[in-house]
Amino acid sequence: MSNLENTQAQMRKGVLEFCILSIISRGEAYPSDIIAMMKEAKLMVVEGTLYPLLTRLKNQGLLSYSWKESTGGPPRKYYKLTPLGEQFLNELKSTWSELVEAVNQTTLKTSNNE
Amino acid sequence: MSNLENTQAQMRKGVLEFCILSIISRGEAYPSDIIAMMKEAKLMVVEGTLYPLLTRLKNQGLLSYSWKESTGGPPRKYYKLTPLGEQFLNELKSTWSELVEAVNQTTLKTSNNE
DNA sequence: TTTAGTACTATGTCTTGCAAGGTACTATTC
DNA sequence: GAATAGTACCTTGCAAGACATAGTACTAAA
Repeated sequence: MSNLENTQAQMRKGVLEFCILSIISRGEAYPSDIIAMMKEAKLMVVEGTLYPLLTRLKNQGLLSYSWKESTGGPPRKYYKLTPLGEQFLNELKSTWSELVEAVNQTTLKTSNNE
Repeated sequence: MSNLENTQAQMRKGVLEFCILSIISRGEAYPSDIIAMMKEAKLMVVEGTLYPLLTRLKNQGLLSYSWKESTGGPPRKYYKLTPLGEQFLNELKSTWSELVEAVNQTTLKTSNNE
């Protein structure tokens, strides 16, 4: 993996959890849904990343799930946010705004140090 | 460390390299300069993170440095971007714009999946 | 009863942020 | 000129997490 791809991947990682929580907040979703929506937003995520992440969020009490039958194939785990998860997501929204602000400050600011 | 703090830290990590390169692109800087400017932008970074990071970027050919005397205290390593580093930074700027776009797509989009 | 498709799970590796501890240089104070 | 304080740079070890890979289980069709 090149330096560039690596650094780009780092950036994506940082917002992964936030984006996944955001997607689930739009309505119950199961992993394949989430992968598809993330892909649509140009934020690739793979099974090996997503499943452990969902389990972690569930263990933190931010998500809950319920099994639902599917038409053909095994049943699916549909995830939704808990009240705690909603609150958590709101805080992340603020954090994201502040981060964008902070990054802009480092990138846009003209030189004033000499 | 709480879940929230942890996730917030994750977000910051993702843009660390980008911000540090941006700061250096504004003019030569040595580590304590960088720490101060990052702090000003609300992006805390500590020595144990910064030194290895700068060394890594230097080894990738994105940064170069020159020693300069200081008035009192040991000499300082002033870093600046190489031509390759400039190019790299430009690519990261695009990546950042696309990421902001992508995150907005997951957070702002209204539910359309039911 | 195979084969294919879908869905969930587990394991190992690699990168990287960060805490903690260390070295070296300069200036000041006694 | 020895001791102390301040500044700057460097290294080591640990922990978290993304991701590749491989595996299990359920359903439906051939």
